[in-house]
Amino acid sequence: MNTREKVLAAAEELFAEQGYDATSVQQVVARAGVTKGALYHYFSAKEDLLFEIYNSLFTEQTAGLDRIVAQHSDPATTIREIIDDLVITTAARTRAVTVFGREGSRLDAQRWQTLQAAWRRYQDRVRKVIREAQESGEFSSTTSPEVVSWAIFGFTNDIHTWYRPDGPKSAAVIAKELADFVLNGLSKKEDGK
Amino acid sequence: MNTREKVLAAAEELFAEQGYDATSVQQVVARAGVTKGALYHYFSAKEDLLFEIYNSLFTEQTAGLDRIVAQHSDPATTIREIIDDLVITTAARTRAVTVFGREGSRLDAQRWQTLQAAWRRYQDRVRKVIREAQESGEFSSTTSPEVVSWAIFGFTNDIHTWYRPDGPKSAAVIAKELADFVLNGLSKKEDGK
DNA sequence: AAGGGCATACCGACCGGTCGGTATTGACAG
DNA sequence: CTGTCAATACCGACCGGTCGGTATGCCCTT
Repeated sequence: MNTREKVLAAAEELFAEQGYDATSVQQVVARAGVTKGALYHYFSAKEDLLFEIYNSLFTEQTAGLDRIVAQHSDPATTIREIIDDLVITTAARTRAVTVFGREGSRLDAQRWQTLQAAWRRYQDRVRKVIREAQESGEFSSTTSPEVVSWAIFGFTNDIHTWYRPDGPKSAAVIAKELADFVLNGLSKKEDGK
Repeated sequence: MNTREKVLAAAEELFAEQGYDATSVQQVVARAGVTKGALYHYFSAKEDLLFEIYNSLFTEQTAGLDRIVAQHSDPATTIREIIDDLVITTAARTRAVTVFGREGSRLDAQRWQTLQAAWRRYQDRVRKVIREAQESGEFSSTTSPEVVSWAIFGFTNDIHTWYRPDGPKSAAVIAKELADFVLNGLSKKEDGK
């Protein structure tokens, strides 16, 4: 682990524990075992740490969505794979999600808006998949794609508050349960009641 | 609006806009139109503001749950009413939810743990309702009460990021859509497929 | 005259960021 | 193989400024 990586890891831990503002650059360098000079050799501002921490996760998740959509599977499979990927990658990086969810808005306006826009695009793509599934006639249209997607994203955005890697359920199992629930929620009733 | 209320309102606005740490006590008193002396006359620390802001909402929501459970309605009705109440009260106080979700953990250990415990108790009561619904045989047990509840709470915890009072859908409509979705997700399929 | 309800001036701690300097490395000339 | 030199990586004392909180005292109501 080189200096840059040590700094980033220490920053992610401390930001998650105490918050961005409440963490001083001194604390970061102390935990990383480097000096302030070293930190400012690699980063031009404290804010850069915040950006780097989240950007890596978001890039990964976007790539996952690209991969899944490119397969052109049937709607149910696609939705299942999206939920799987989201839950698993989020559970693997809970600290980054904690930090960004809490303090993402403290980035400078430019970066914040860029990330916000990218995230909105991600959401829109998921909603499009849901809408197309409903329009195919195979699924119920009772619930709007917006509300369904908010249930999914709300779930994943909150994972960091309750998921523990050593808990009784693995991320994969949780993902399957959520996918079952969402697909059942979208399904039509056979008796049309 | 008396001094105390003006301070609390200003603090809620500023904390939601900029974050707790990033907001100085000076800014709070400036927006409230009072002085620092006045603020410290009513509150003994900045942290008290954070606590007061969230505590009022949480107390209200707990009272709502008490009321609903006391009615002993059938499971579907109870679940629907819980979701209704949660969505509507949360939508009405989005700023408080923003602030607390982001910075609740900055309270001193005592208060934080108290609120955390109270919130966990709230969640457990909701899960109990779901479990009883499943055990009655009327609903599917495919998805665990935990995952269902996390979908609900994830949804409500995230409302503040997208809900706008002047948006196309009222909180009541959103609540109905979510309740429909959750109840459908919990339902059994008639063909047993 | 007493005390609640403030106003104002101020304090010590701490913060993000800077800057002059040093240690280490590696390419290249002789 | 060795000496030179520049680039990279890092050090840590320091600075201007801000922050949460306090001390003191005035006013105005009762």
